Amino acid sequence: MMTRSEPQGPFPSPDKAEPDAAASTGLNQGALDSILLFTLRKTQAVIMHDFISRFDPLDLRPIQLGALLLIRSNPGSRQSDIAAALGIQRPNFVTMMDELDRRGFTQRTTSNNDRRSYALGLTPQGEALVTKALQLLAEHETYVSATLEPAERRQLFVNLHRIESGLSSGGR
Amino acid sequence: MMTRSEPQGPFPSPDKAEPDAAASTGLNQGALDSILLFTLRKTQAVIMHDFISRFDPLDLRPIQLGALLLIRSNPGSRQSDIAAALGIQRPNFVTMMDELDRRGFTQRTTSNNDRRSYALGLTPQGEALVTKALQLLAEHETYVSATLEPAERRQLFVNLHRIESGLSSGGR
DNA sequence: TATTGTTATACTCTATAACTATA
DNA sequence: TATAGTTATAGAGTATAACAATA
Repeated sequence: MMTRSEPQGPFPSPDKAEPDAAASTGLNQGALDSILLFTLRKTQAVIMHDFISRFDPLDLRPIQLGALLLIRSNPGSRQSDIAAALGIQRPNFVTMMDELDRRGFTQRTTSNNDRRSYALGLTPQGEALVTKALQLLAEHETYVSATLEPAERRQLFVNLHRIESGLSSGGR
Repeated sequence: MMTRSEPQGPFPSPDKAEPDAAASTGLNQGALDSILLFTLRKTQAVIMHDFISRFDPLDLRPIQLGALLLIRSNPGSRQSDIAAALGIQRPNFVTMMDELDRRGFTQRTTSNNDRRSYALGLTPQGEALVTKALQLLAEHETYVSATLEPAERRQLFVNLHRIESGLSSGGR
């Protein structure tokens, strides 16, 4: 095994001039595919595409499912905390919560301790939706990782999380 | 070595309830970090942040550098081809080319074969900019991969490219 | 007919300032 | 004074339809 045409790039030399002739356009894309940001971007795009079409029946976008899962794992959290964990701005999360509320998946209970904030939670309908979503999600994850061995997939997560925690802690 | 608290997720079971208590918010983010799309999203965000700040002196956004690198590797290409390789729509690439042209980095030569299309190329100033950019890019790539061994970084690229080519070919 | 570049446009995503009510 | 939620708004990014020139 381990016999593919894998672009790898020496390391800090993101350049190449071989007639890679990849893609459908007949273009040499080699200039980009040893750059991490662009590789992540393209990979994310194809994964997103599968996600969107797979969750279309539930009318759930990725970020919405993210919110529901975080609320379920952290009942009673405040909007600010969920927004921060999702990596979006608080004002933008308000709109999202408005919709999730309107559709009956979440509820904002006024907190007793701090009456400025809400304690977020899932409604029974929200729980039911997440149950369905988790099934779709499992199928999605299996599908997008189909070309990876389980150990390779685990290694991928380890490497991605390592990059992320390495950069978000030490601020250059 | 290999002793970290690495979230890995069994596989198609992206669920967990341990008191992970990660991040600065004290929130259990475990619900998301075994989902590939969200992990890619967060990793991409921190890498993008470094990229943006590092290329600020050149006033170059990632997609613009991507265009310059593709044009350099594929001189004479048409706008449609570069746009497709970048994964953006042709109409949106027109605006981008307008700016790169205006700033003197690229030129659109009317093609002889097909007078509908342009043959794209870098100007000397464009070449000079790319030369500077490649230095910054090398520093950027080294910085964001600092937590990875060279072999781990290569493996990361292999896995990402494998996912992407696996999904973009077989259309579910 | 089909394709290249283009314009116009709309929709989403993202980011910031400023307000209110609480603390 | 500071913080949680909110409103308004502006800027990217992204997507589609339709047109003129050319094939």
